[in-house]
Amino acid sequence: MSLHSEGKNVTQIICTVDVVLLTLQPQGLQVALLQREHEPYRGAYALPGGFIHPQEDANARAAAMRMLRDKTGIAMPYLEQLASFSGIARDPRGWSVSIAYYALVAASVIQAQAGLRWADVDANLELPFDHKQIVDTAVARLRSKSQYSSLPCHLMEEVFSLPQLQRVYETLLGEEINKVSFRRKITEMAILQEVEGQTDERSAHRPAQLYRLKPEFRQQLQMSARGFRLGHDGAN
Amino acid sequence: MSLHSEGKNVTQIICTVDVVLLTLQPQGLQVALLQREHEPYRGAYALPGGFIHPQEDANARAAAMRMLRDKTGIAMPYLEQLASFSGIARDPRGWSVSIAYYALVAASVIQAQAGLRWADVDANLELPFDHKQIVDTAVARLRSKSQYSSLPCHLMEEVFSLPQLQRVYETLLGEEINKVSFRRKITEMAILQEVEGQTDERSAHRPAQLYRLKPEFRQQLQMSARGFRLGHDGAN
DNA sequence: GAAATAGTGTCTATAAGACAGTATTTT
DNA sequence: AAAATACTGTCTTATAGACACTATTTC
Repeated sequence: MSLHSEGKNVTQIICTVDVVLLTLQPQGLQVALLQREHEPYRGAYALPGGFIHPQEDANARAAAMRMLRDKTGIAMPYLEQLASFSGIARDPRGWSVSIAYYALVAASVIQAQAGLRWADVDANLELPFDHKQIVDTAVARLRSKSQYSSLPCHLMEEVFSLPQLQRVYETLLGEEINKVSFRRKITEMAILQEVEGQTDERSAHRPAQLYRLKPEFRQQLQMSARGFRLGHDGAN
Repeated sequence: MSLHSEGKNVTQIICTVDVVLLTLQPQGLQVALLQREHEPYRGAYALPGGFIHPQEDANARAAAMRMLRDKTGIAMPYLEQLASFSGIARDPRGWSVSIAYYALVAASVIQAQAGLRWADVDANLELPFDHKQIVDTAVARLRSKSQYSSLPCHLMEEVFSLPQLQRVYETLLGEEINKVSFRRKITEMAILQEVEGQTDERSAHRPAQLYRLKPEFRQQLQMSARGFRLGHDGAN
């Protein structure tokens, strides 16, 4: 049972990275799916992902960034490790590990591309491998972290208003938030800086102050002392 | 750039599982370290872990359970995936992935064993690979989840009192908790069931009611609506 | 000025914490 | 009874939410 004898007996393990790329559209939270070019499940839509390239990728995060860049053209998303999914059952080619990441981008970042489609995460998706489970895990993580952190800010455009941000939180949490409390908490978190200018929509009402995420929070999250949530449900 | 041509060019990736096994002793939170029997770092103390055995392990979680069982004799711990650590830099043998888990056990479960030692997690540990980072990540996760979940219950003995449980929470959070609030929250979470009997310590004061975790919470956590924490620090 | 949404001041409701009381044990 | 800790009742304080008011825009 020495390491060397083990090394020789070991069946090759398939090492992949998959990315759950999410964005928020008016109709709801959307996940990016790519049409597979190769077997297995050739032609089916699945998560952007692929083999780790040891010569090219310094680590799994770099591999995830590479796949996002090469397959969707997105270069600077909010990206965080989700979990790893592994075992003999998930890939017909054999025992495999997928280190899954989730990425958040503003709706404006996405652009039409052959073989890329966006699906509603609440639709009854039929995805190859265990990608449905990976998507569900990512969505649960996003919704859970929306209860107490600045994570939803990464779904916003570069510049946005507090009412827009509140609507994003409300969509993710599935419930309305008290306006005064919401603004108190955002202020306490001290994650935003005011921006001059106006929203481009010219509408018959007072325009909202615009903000951007402070640069130091572009990859790091801020936690709210007591969260945004109303309900008493557990999560994560 | 077909999958098949990639498959042939791929350098072997080392797939391992490491377990951060934690228990709470009077002197603080302790992590289990095993003396390595093989190179690299032979003789050094490191996290229990090893190669995934595709023929033996249905998935990485099963591999973690196997390693705990075989290397420490612990069969039924609370076990949860922590994160994966990967890259070219972490193992001198080459590009590697470690799917890390953390496990919690009661202090009574641990028993002396050759090559196994317990180290204080707050000591300045020098560990091989990136095991220090893995331990730190696990401890941060445990402390973070202690702010709002039933996770610390898994460090308790089978039967315990509320004052004992409160002391565990206080140790993990590093601050005192209001007794009335603590008991209110534990009651709200509805995770405990009363147990007949007394603590074995015969002392000159009223004995505490004993409880055990309800069976349905042996692997699943319960979240507290608003958490136990006092401070406003973020975490995780 | 009407309509619409942004933003704020303030009172109310709820949850957390302080504190002191009662309860139960051993010596 | 004294001492020690378990447990609980209740008042105070802190936080969240409701609601109404002011502010700013276009038509």
